[in-house]
Amino acid sequence: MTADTPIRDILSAHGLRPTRQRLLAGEILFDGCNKHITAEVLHREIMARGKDSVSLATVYNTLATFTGAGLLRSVTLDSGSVYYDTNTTDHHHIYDLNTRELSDLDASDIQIKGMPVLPDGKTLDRVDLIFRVK
Amino acid sequence: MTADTPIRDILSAHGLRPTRQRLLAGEILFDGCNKHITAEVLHREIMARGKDSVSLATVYNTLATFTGAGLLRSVTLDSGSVYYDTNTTDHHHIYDLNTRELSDLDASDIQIKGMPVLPDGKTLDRVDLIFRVK
DNA sequence: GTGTTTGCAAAGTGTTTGCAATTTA
DNA sequence: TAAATTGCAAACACTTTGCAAACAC
Repeated sequence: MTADTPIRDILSAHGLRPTRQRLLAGEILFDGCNKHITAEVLHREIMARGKDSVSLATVYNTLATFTGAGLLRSVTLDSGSVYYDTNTTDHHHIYDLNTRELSDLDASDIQIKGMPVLPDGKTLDRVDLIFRVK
Repeated sequence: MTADTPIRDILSAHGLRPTRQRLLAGEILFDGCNKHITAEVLHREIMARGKDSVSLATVYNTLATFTGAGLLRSVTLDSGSVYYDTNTTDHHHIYDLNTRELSDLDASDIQIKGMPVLPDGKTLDRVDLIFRVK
């Protein structure tokens, strides 16, 4: 899945039907640039294109669907709203408390030494490392 | 400030007036055991004591005040609700996605190697490291 | 056709706020 | 008695949901 893979193909590769709404969202999300976006902002960007309208509820549902399919990764910060990260590879984040901007940090730059002993029968889902700056 | 420091003294040491509501909240929060508690749960525990009632809004305000004073540290997870951690020393967390239970991880057990280059003029507020298990 | 997805509006969840009454120093 | 704090209810921000209509296969 490279930067110029048609959205249609990305969707079908993940078993998702290429609805008008998902194609519009996909065009913005998977344009080759990593982004951290909230439902509100994605909705605004879709509307700003002026092509067609997509309801906010559908944007929420679409983001959840994409995340479930492994196309996005969600990051929750203090602010209350969820950010969706188009970079699903192993990496960390820097969060600016003042601007509320979230940026990627390559996983190879930072190493976590020592894994905790997980509770019995539990498996690691993922590790979140966030550097909060202000 | 040891485990059996009167709550009254903890409050005054941080410039906080010892109101009935803060004393009640403090008795539960600062009993010597580290805890991760939400506003709802703290409110329920205060009410369960049957001594006196404290409004939920005041519990929210009190938790925010305590956090501002450095008595608590807040941790936000996917669930949407904020956890308040009575352990304000440097440490990390394990979060169980199934039970929604948050536990401490001693900072000495895990080391983060390599600090990111912070954006110009920005200072590090804190580092959050959460191991998500399920 | 059949099951999936959408849009709307309504409900839900967790949190904050305005303001009068109360309490603390 | 002046300033801080509380409680209530209402407002708030973000998200999910129920259900009929529209759509994809």
